Amino acid sequence: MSPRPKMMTSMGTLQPAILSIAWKQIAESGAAALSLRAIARELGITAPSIYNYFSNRDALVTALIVDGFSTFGDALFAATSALPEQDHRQRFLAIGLAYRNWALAYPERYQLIFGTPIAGYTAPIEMTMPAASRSMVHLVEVIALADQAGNLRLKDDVAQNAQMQSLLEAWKTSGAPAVDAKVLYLAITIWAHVHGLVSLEIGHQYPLFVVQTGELYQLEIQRLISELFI
Amino acid sequence: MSPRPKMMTSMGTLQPAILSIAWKQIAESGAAALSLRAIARELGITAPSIYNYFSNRDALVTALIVDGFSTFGDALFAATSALPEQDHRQRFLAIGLAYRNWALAYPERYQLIFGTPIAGYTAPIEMTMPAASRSMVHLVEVIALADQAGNLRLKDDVAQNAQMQSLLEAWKTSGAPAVDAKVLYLAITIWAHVHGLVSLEIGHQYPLFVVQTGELYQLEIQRLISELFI
DNA sequence: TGTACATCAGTGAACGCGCGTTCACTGATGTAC
DNA sequence: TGTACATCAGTGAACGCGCGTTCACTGATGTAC
Repeated sequence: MSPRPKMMTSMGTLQPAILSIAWKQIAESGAAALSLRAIARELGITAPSIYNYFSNRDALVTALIVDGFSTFGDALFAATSALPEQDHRQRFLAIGLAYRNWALAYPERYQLIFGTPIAGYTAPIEMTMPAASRSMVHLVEVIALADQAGNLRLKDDVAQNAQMQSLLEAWKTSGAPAVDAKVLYLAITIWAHVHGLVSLEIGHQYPLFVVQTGELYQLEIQRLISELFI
Repeated sequence: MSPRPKMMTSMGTLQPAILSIAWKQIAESGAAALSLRAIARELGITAPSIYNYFSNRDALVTALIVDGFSTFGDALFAATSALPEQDHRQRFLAIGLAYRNWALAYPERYQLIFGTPIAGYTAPIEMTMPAASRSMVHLVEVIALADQAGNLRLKDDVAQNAQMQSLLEAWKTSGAPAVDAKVLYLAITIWAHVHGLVSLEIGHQYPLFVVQTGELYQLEIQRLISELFI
């Protein structure tokens, strides 16, 4: 019961190195090909040694997912941190562009956290959910602030729908900060919209003649803004 | 040079059976786990026998992708075939709902053709492009018809953008039927929007509190319709 | 109608490969006295 | 300061596995004459 004093080892842990090489190999060969032996090889250690840091392959994948969500959330927060709180349009635009920029910079991470799940692996939601929520919470915040300032163009027919009410109930009981139902609804559908644009682009699934993907995206975000804000 | 008479074998070919078991196994274990040996096992033949029908694993994957696109395209066409050509809203709604229904009915096919690509495999576009184009062409047609009938709500600022002009040029040179630039733009962005909603749903990536996904989707399609049509 | 032949789908053995995971171990490092 | 001991990250051999692909083959079927 009494806590024993911890051993301090002067050698650094290999855990960050394992994660970083894992990201590198995922970028090269895709998430499904992730291999403990390949990571160990590139790290210059033997494969069983990895078991000192992760109890098995799934635990490594989970750590990668949490890491991915967390980096992604950081990028979205960073995008708005320097912007005035009252400029809702600019903050929304910044988040939108940061979303795509991050996905283009780290397509393999984006696909690991938002793409087709790895076969035979299911993420333990109690581990991934908190990190996953962060980015959504940020978008919700920006929209909620705009709503409080009276800057949102509201669609009453949508706001009074039964679906919206149940959304709101579920959100409240999940312990998240109180927010208007339409804000939640907007956040989710905007997120899905943006995810569609981005995932088609990084999956190279746009029709071949769509070449200026960056401008297409920016145009769509601008369109979202003029629909959304007064 | 002179064509030799073809041998007629009374035995049917195993090719459809191979594809159908492949789909079944992809549904169970994911596309990345697709294995010639596992297919042969379930079919009750030996693995090398599959090489009589597909020159290697990649050829089978390509055939699956083409098959997937083709079934998907069929479903979209079927959804509107019985609807009056003039009822653009109804036709649009039907395509939208059919899109999600197909994806929910065959999530593994949807993920194979639109999801994260299989590691180490790149589809030969000369084989997959024609099938992939069909569904897009159908959506373009519905929007183009509505446009010709003067039923589209136009955003002139969007229609005159430089991006739109280059889109149009590329589309024309690809040999597709002539169509207005804004029709193309709308088709692509609507597709991306819908893809985002659907892929989040079948990937189980909606936040936990989104429960009535069907109603959420229908609401979004309705919202698209009222934005799009006069 | 009967026989010799060509076709070709499916067989079974074998290949080399990389994988996750286990196990007993070693050897450097820090700790207790 | 010196010695005996505990810790524990990393080792190396081994396991059983399923995979894609090759190869020479066999045996049923249809064809030519």
